[in-house]
Amino acid sequence: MARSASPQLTEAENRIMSVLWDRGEASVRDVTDALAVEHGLAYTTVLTTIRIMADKGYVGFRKDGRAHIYHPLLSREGAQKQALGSLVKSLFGGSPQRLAQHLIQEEQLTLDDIEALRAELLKGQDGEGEAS
Amino acid sequence: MARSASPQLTEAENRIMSVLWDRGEASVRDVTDALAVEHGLAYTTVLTTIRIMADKGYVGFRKDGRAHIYHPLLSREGAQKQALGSLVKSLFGGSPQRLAQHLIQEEQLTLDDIEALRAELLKGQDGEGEAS
DNA sequence: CTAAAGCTACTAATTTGTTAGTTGTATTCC
DNA sequence: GGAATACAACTAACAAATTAGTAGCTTTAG
Repeated sequence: MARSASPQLTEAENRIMSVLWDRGEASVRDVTDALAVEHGLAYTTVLTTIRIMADKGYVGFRKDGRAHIYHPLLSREGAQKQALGSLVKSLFGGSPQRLAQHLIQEEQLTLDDIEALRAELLKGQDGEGEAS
Repeated sequence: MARSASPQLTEAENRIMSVLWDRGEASVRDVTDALAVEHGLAYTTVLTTIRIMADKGYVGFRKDGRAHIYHPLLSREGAQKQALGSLVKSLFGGSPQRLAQHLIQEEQLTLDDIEALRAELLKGQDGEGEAS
């Protein structure tokens, strides 16, 4: 027996999705060029990966002449939620609070950041709690 | 060319590390039994995985009679930091603030949580900024 | 002392991910 | 219309992860 498929975006998939999220849609050529700076992958490599992603339902495409123009079917927010959820589950005992605490202890969030988040949360509550 | 080794803890590795983190140290039998409830893996499966982890330097062991008693060489905090860092980098544009914002939008952090974190941060600052 | 039990080491099979080459087809340029 | 170009499809190859079986050694129980 071997492992079963993971629902997580892989590293290579993530790179490609990021381009699609930024641009809305892109051809294989576009993606290859966009990733060339940091990674320098072959056109066929990107093509293969993106076709697998289409099989998985992560991306869709439309035909534009001979080229396929791909677009994300999974939102950035959805991917963030998915990845964050599984991280919280596996490493933080399912507690988002513990994750936030960790961020602060690592000094990646300052008091100012917290104040800003708090202010925004308060502002958001005013408009929603009373209306509707 | 194929992919190169990932520095990330894998799912199976995570499961085993969690047991070691909880107990401090454990034999293969201990780990197998601890994971039996949720996963039901064979003894040899756990053994193989943990030996690979020893090769990677994630765990060490001492001999106790015929058995090896394993202990973590990577701290839970270190693994959390590593995983969180790469997640922030790949999905949140390197911004921990954006991650925190996401947590709040997903309603996984409440105003009370934020207040608590803020209070703790303020308390911590009092004892550190002035002394030393 | 012999047999059973338990442990590690070695081996193996399968899946997934990652990278990239070759082939075939269609379009465009002259 | 023929050659060059560009694209997708198919194929390949290998590393890594995951699961588990077999063999061999050591210790302990009768």
